[in-house]
Amino acid sequence: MATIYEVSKLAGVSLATVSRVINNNTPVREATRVKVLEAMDKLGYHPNSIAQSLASSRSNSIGIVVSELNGPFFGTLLSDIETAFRRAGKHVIIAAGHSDERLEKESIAFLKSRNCDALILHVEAVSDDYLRQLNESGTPFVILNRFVESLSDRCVTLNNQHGGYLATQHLLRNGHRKIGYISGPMWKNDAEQRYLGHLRALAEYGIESKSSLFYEGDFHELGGVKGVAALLHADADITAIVCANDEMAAGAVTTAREQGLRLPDDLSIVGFDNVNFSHYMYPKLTTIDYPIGGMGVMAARWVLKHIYHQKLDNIQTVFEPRVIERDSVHSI
Amino acid sequence: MATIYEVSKLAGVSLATVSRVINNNTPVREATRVKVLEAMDKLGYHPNSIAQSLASSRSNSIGIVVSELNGPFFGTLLSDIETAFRRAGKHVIIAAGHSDERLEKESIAFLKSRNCDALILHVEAVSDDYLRQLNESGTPFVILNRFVESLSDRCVTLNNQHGGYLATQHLLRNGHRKIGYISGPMWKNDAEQRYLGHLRALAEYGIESKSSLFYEGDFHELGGVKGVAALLHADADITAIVCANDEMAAGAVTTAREQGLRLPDDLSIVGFDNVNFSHYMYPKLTTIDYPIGGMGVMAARWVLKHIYHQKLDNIQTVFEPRVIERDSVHSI
DNA sequence: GCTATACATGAAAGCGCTTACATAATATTA
DNA sequence: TAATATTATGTAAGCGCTTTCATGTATAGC
Repeated sequence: MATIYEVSKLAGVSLATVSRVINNNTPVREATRVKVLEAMDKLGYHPNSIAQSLASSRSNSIGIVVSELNGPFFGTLLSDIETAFRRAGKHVIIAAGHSDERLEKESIAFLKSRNCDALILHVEAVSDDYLRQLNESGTPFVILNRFVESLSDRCVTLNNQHGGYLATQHLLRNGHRKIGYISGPMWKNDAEQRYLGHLRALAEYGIESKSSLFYEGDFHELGGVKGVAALLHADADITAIVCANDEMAAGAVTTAREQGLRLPDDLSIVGFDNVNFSHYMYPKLTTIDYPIGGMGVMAARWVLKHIYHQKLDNIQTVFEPRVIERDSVHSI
Repeated sequence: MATIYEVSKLAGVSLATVSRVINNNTPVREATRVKVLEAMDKLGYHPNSIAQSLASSRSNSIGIVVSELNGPFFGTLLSDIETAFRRAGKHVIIAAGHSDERLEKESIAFLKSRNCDALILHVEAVSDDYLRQLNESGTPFVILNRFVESLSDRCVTLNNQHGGYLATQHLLRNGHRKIGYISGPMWKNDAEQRYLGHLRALAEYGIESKSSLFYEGDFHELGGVKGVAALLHADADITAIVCANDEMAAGAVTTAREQGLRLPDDLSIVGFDNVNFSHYMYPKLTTIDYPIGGMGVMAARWVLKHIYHQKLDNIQTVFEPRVIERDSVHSI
């Protein structure tokens, strides 16, 4: 691999000049620039990014922590973030936190040790205090899908409560009154918010919430499976269920059908997230759209703007969900 | 951030000694080691990985190229690869090739410029010759899901042909004789192989293939949608269809149902890949298991063994598919 | 007790860049 | 044309480590 030194020799200029044409940050006479570019070309020279990083204390890498690497939700997120950074010549280093406090901290430590210029965090298990502390520690970061007091300018969030509200409102508008709710783990902020939205919609229609209509699931298929079983067992004349995410909705659909119910005629279901498989389901799932890709891109823009000083504006921090009407809700 | 120099001063030893205890590659007297460790601890020292890389010409990073970052297939792959490397203190840099020759080459160039110690490539559009040439260029790599002559020791592949064979054989054994085939793009090696397997199974049962029973799709939902329409139009008494991947199967299922067919009674369908949403489908999809996660891990092990000289054995390069029986095949 | 051997540590060069700062070349003005 | 302002280029000091080679110290052998 050719080095900058060889280029400088071949072009008959100094190291510094070559560096200047590489970085294009200091004026260089056109004739000189051409000489250098030709030399680089002839030698097939590519700057060594490690050496660049060491000298400039910029790694041009951004660390991402997500809960899981697989799963439709994070796939979309990562894909859009990667595209945004790649375009800017940056690269991402990805780590999985698995919604576990120890693993999330470990992931963050790992990324910091890799000298990331910034982090984008989708973490669920670490405390707000930990994040505030992290903020003091030097490495800048953006938080996805979570609002932390005093770090609000670096939080890119979905209005989860409104999403929960919309899901239930949609059912209400379609005439349902006995509505079950399968929640995510209530210690997760988004799960709590979505449920709160559900309650608000109920309240607006003057319906009181009953504990027999609530089931706390796990955001995974199994939660939907168990949730439907429990809900139907407790109250057989439920006409609709809102599931706090699409994975649970998938489990719910399967189980409800196995129990002999026709969907959506006997039971309407609405999901949350609008992950890519939700329209492979039968019936196609009515759900709440979570613009996760757009939110990832916005996090990337925040980094590009604040860390790499690109002149970007329109940094949006709160995103709004909306109903995606498909076939899993029956009007009564 | 504390540097190695400060640690050495606090511990009262030289830089070199600190480096030795960090890397644990040269004997250091126990008492000295303890002193150094204590100093590191007191300063909250973490080695600067960039400087380590520059000095040792090892970046401890592995580049991965996959076709897409989203999608169930690659999610599983990436997740398992990341876990394997993370455990070894390495990190992965991920780029998407989008099955496009230019983008694939660009991704590879990008990763090489990032000084990756090795690459794991799931590329479809670049030629075998390009890969052979790349092999000369210095950066070692492993190829996933593709067999390249003369690079065979670095190819981790699925026996795609056998998979195609199994899919069709399964249908044949269940009494089907009129079997449609929705293929992936035939220029992709795996698509071709799967189809060859299909033909072999047919031949074993003395059935001749008819062009009206073949449709070349795109490996995406749309291919399944159009494929079913075309196949059913050309030959209404087809009783079963094999789809060369699960995404197309999802499209096929939806479309068949929209055309009024009952599944699996009127039409049996088998997929390929066994991606995670295949059992959210209705009916739950019978498919061919593609052990993609295991293959990713094996690629990681190859790198760990050959590049980082871990003593590992059992590097398996050819994986075997198997039938996952679920509910989308009807016996006649 | 003295030399030979193994083992532990230190000194210093260098990995390939960036970037103050100094200097040289050129343009501007009086 | 000389003095001054501008712009282009060079010099050299790091960035924080690893690693070779040299040196020093403890142990063994005689």
